[in-house]
Amino acid sequence: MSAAPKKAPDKRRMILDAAVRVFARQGFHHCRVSDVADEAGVAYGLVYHYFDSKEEILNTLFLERWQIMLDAIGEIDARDLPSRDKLRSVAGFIIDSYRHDPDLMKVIIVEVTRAANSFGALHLDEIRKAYEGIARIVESAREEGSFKSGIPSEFAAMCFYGAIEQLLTGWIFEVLPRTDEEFERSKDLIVEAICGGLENGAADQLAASG
Amino acid sequence: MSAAPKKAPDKRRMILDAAVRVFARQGFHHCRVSDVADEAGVAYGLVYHYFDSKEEILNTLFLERWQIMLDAIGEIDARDLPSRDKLRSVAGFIIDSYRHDPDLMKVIIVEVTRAANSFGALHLDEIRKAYEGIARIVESAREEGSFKSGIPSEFAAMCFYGAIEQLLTGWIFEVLPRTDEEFERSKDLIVEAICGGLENGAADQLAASG
DNA sequence: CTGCAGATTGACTGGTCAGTCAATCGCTGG
DNA sequence: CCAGCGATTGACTGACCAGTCAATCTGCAG
Repeated sequence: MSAAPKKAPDKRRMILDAAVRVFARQGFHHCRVSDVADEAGVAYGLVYHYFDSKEEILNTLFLERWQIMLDAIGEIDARDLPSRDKLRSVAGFIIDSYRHDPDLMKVIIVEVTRAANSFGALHLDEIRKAYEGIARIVESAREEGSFKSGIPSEFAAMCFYGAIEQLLTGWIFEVLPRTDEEFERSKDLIVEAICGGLENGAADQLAASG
Repeated sequence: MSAAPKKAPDKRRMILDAAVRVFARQGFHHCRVSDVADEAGVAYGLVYHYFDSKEEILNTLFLERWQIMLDAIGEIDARDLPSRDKLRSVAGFIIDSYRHDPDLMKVIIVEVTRAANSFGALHLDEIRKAYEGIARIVESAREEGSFKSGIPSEFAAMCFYGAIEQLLTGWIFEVLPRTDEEFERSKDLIVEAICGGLENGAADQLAASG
């Protein structure tokens, strides 16, 4: 599927980078291939020299970035850390990914992850791998007894991932403030909310009412 | 905007019901207006007699159902119940909505809620109202001291809603089993996971390791 | 200098559909 | 029985755009 030719990897990259900007700005369905070509400063036809279809551009962007995230999750799981810290690292990685390249993350979340129906099963499998990576972290926490045994690890992973995706979605659609403080604070809040729960323990509850 | 005429409300309803089935099966973007007309057993042009555009059909379906959910959340909040039970009722209502009419919920989640970019700000406001309803439940729990004060209620609501949406998404795309037992079990699990947290308290932890 | 191969160009084609509209239907009240 | 009006029909139009392709360019190897 359109392997990168020996020379001139520049133009291919320029097209991908332009596509990120255009997809983020106009949405995948509401932009023309010519918009991407114009943004890249390249002739229309060249896009089809490097990619088989508009959709392949999106697939490429998604797979490239998603693999980085899957690798990061695996690497974090391999560290010798308490489970809560591992989850905090995963949340931190994803949030930093958004902070570092909001357009790319917007495209991945909005056009792929949250639009899984449009592109069918191809991406569902990839997305599931992220669940599984998180579930593996939860699973070892359950085995060592620090996490509840009553909540299946796949279910827990789903809650964790769902909360993060919702958070990113809030930033993407500007219903949540996007400041460095918020990004940092959210890393802790999400872990505290999901791992620690919303409820007070009995002791805290007394303290709060006293 | 195309108010229902005095007589013959049947056909209008038939078109809406057909649209649910077609949108769920083929996706909003990948179906033709003629598909909806055919499914409804109605001439193409009649669709435009009752609706201004394809998109208005989707808007109508969404707003109709979303309002029911907003009302339910408000009604649940007004009950005299512990906060956890209120959240359990909200989760139960949403999950039962899916169980009762999976096609409609699929359309709402996949084509509207998870595709907020395509349709712009109109629906973002409606979606935010659901957050706010949930946040109000959390807020009173914080005030009475049963929920942590360190997690803002809007943030908590986002986690809760995100987890539920992820759960529905799993059912919609058939990555999670759809049985009555699973539906019931999930109502409890989601509340236990989000309110109680994934971590064991110290006592449970001892019990688990012993 | 020549010729090949891959890079680059952009005009063009083919197919798709949302939305329009003029014609017909069928009820209802006079 | 007729006139009038909303309901209903479906052929048609206009716009849009993904993807094709033949022509041109560029750089390098022989």
